[in-house]
Amino acid sequence: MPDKTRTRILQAAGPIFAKKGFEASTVREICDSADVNVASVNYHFGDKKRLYLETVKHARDLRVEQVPWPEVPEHASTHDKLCGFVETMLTRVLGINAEQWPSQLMMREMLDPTEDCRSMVEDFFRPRLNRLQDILDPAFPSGFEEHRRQQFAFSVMGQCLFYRVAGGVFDIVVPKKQRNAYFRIEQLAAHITNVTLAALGDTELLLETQPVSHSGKAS
Amino acid sequence: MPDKTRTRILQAAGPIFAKKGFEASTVREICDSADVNVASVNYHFGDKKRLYLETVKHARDLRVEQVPWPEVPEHASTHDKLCGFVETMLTRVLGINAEQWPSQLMMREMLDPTEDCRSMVEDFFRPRLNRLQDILDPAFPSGFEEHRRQQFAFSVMGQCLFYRVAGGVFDIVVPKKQRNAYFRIEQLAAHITNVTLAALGDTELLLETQPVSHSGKAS
DNA sequence: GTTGAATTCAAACAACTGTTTAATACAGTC
DNA sequence: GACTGTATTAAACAGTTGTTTGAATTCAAC
Repeated sequence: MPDKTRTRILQAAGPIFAKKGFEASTVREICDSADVNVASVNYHFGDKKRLYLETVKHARDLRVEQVPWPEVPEHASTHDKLCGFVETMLTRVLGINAEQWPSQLMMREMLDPTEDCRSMVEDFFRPRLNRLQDILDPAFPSGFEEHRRQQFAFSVMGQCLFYRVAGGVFDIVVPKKQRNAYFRIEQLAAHITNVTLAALGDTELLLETQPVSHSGKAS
Repeated sequence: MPDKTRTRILQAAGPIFAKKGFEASTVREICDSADVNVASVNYHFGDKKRLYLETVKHARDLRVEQVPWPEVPEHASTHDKLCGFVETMLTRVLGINAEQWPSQLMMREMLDPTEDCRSMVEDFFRPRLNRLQDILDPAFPSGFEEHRRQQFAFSVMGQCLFYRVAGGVFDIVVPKKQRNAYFRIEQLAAHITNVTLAALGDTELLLETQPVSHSGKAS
């Protein structure tokens, strides 16, 4: 183990950066938590910024390996595929069966991306989005416009992300007892899946929904 | 005008806190931007924390007065009411026709609430949620369970919030030209409204969607 | 114009920030 | 043993942080 302290720092930095953000976290706090000398950060990572970057990378890698995609047969129904996707998404986002700092950190980056992390955030989300698009594809009427497909994908994502983004409000608005009874991941996944597919089922509605541009005027 | 500098500080603090968060913003930066002395913050607000609190309050007040609810007649259709709600919500969240720092700041507070702001965040969101519930109410089948109603409200909220939360990713994934053409607020509002109401129209689906509890086991 | 309180200001404060330094410890090789 | 490159350490670095000070200024009321 050539760099035990390096990984110790990385592991300590994760939760701290996730909880307090880049600026509010101090290298001393991280080093204390990792039980290493203050200078170690600069020795092993160059500077704080580069440590942060490595931590984000680490978070990205962790999240996918901790909660892999479900194994649904290729020929499964769109409903089952979508439900599996949403369930995985929710699990990752809410960090069940795994530490929740990775998704916390990525969410932070998503809200206001660090300049050097933009590409990382992109290749963090793009695959998910593509996978979702592939799942939804057979459910769209033929000739369905590209941007309408994207809107549906964003709707699914939005519904999933809500429970982390508004987690603070959510916890207040719906009391713990109800949360455990009615807002478990499988239940939310079923709800989101049904909302989405029900909307897609109503094809005739789909084809006339988009309002014509008001020619940009706000009047 | 007894405290011109006080309001100057408040106005300068808004965008800065919104953009960089509490810790990353410095009182010197704020005072420079407001063109006042460094000591002014402590004189007028006591300390940085209290300035931050006042700023969040200010943001909350600004956002509702800048983008008021639309005037839809009491007897309008659920569709029209919901569409108006979503449109207002999106406008506020994306900060069109108004500075976008207030919603940015509130969103930041939502993601990880400052201890002293929790109640503020709550009475910032609760009215919106109630209004949404009232709009959706007539669309629910009678006897529809409370938590199912909440799930639908959260679905609407989630879809609205997405475009701010994932704004960074969104901007990358869908190029500007397409955004201006196909992702304008009226269009997104129509989409979200239709997705939600389509799902609610399919009553028979509604009543059997909720999976039975696995008795809490994760197996 | 004088008084007296409210406000502004430059300067300083101690505490903390990320980073550097130079000395030390520890392996493995000759 | 001495030599080598890597890794760790305590101490110090210069710069910034939020906050305080005490004198200067403003300004309305008399």
